[in-house]
Amino acid sequence: MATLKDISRHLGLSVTQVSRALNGHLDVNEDTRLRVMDAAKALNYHPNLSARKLATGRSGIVGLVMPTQRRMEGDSLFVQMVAGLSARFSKNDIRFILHIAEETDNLVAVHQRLVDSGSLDGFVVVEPLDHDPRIAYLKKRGIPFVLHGRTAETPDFPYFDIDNFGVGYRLTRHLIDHGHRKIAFLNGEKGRSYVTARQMGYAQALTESAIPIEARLHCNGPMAHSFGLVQTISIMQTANPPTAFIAGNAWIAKGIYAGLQALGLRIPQDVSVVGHDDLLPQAETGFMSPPLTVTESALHLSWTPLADLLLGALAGQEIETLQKIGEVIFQDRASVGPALA
Amino acid sequence: MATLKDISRHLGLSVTQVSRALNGHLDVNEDTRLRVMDAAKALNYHPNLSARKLATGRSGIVGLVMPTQRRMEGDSLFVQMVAGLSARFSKNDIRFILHIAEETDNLVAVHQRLVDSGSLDGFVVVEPLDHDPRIAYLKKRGIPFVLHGRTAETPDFPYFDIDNFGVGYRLTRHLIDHGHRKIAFLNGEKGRSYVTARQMGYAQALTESAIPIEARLHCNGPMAHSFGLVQTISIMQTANPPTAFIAGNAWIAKGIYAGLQALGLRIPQDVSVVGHDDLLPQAETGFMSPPLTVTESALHLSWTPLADLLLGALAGQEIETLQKIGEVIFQDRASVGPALA
DNA sequence: CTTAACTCCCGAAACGCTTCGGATTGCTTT
DNA sequence: AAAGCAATCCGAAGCGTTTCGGGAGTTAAG
Repeated sequence: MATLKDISRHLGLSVTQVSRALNGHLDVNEDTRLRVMDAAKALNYHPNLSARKLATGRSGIVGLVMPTQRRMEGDSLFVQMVAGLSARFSKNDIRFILHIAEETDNLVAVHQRLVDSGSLDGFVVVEPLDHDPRIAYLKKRGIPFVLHGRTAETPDFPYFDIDNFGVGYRLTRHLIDHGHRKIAFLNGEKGRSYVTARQMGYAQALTESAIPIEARLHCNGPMAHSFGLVQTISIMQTANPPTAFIAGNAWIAKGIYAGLQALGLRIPQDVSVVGHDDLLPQAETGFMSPPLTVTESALHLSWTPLADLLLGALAGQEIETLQKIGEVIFQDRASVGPALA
Repeated sequence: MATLKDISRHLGLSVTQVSRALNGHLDVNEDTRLRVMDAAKALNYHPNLSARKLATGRSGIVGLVMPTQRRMEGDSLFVQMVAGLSARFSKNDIRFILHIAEETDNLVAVHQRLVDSGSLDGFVVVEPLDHDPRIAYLKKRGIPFVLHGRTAETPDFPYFDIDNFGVGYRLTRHLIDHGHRKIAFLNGEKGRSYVTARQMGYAQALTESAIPIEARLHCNGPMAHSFGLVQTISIMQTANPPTAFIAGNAWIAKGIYAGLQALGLRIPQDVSVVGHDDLLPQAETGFMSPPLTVTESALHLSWTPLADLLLGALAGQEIETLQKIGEVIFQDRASVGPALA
């Protein structure tokens, strides 16, 4: 492989000047810069990232570490996320690597190893928990990162999120406005910060209307069709069944639809349903029957801002400019009716 | 971060000796080795991979580059593969990175950039094509890699594969033995080397029994339920429909089952079906009705050997020891009957 | 007692890059 | 004519690691 030295020899310049030319410094003649560029191309020069890292302390690589887990439906979502992030970073000549951690691994330790060995400049961290140790660690070490979501703590770091409290609140409010008082919420995995935030919005709306919060009506579980189906059936067969459901996402909503259908219940005549729609591929809530009333926010539009925010953090921009909230809109469709007596 | 120099100062040793102690060289006193080890742990020392790469030329990182593409069903398979490879490599202190290439990217160029920038020592390459330019490139540059599959050319490089010719041959032979002469083959994507190999096995079996090969009976397409369904229906409605089907994998087989059912045809009374089963999760061919007769080979068992072979290649082992064939067994079940007149 | 062979250790160079602190040239100011 | 300045350039040091070629000191062989 061609090195700076090769180019310098070939051109009768110093290594220093070649380096500066290539990196766009201003104390190099426009003419020689061109010659250097040409030579670099001709000799098929590519900077050695390890050497650069050693000299500058920056590797030009950012990463994402994911725990392995069986998810199935979530997998294609995951692949899209990785693809989206990767595409954005590579546009900025930053390499993006995905590290799959084994389930037994301590996630913090994995990040630590990655940083200590000097391989990574920054991280994208996704699916934050309520009190996430990864965030605590990265903050303590002063390592740049961007979070997809927010934690319960006041965020003093870059993040991209949507108003999940608002999602829970609006969905619940909408049902209350239609007269529902027994509202079940099939939420996501317990501990995830967006799940908690939605639950709080739900609780707030209920409290505002002086509706007692019943623990049995709020369930945590995987964002999957099967969870929606099973919970719907089991909860509808209790003594005092709900008159409405809130679904954490489109898959759960479909499970709820399937469950209600199996029980011979009609939507919205017998039971109302609303949910949050991430606009996942192959899960159009508008084509469900009846079309689902949802809060809507395109998950696939978050990868680009997420990458940009990390890039900004690496460039040392102000924290305040690195915190973004994605838009959520309310789609009133046909899955909500008045509550039965 | 602690460096070798820190340890050496702390212990009154030379950097050289510390390095040698840590790397298990033999000209270092057992006692001092222990002291070095302890100090390293105490100071939380982690070797800087960039520096090591610069000195040794090896980065300790291998990679896999995947083109983005919509696959959906294939996604969870993909995630499993990445997880499997990653787990194996990290056991050997080799980092594994996944690079997602944009569709517009030239795959060879991506590999090239990765090597030229000195970031990767070797590659896993999957889904080889009949004449794969990636392989040509890596061979030319002498870069270690391992292939999942084989190309048409005589392989003089490490690979892990199954006997795909045999898969095509045995499945076809089995149907012929039951009197079938018009056998449709819903194979995978055209150009993939395993697809081609299976097609050749199919052709060979037909030729041996003096059965003419009809192009209309062999279809290429994605390994998906929808492909099986659509092709089955369309091919069964032609003038001279087949009496038996071969499915490229379990998803296609399920599509075939669905198609035949929709047409009111019974398996195996009216039409026989066989297929290849990769033992994908959630696609148990033994629980289909009727249970599908298959050649069977666990795809999930290939990630470990694949990783091991690349590790071997990096360690400079002989090519001959780095070529492995996975086992395929024949499961005779209930989806094949005699051909109708 | 000399020589050889071990055992354990170290200095220095090298990998490819960036960057600090000058050095050189030719012009413009006073 | 001396001093100042801008425009270009370069040498050398340093990032953290490995490794080559030796160099003591100790022990065994002659």
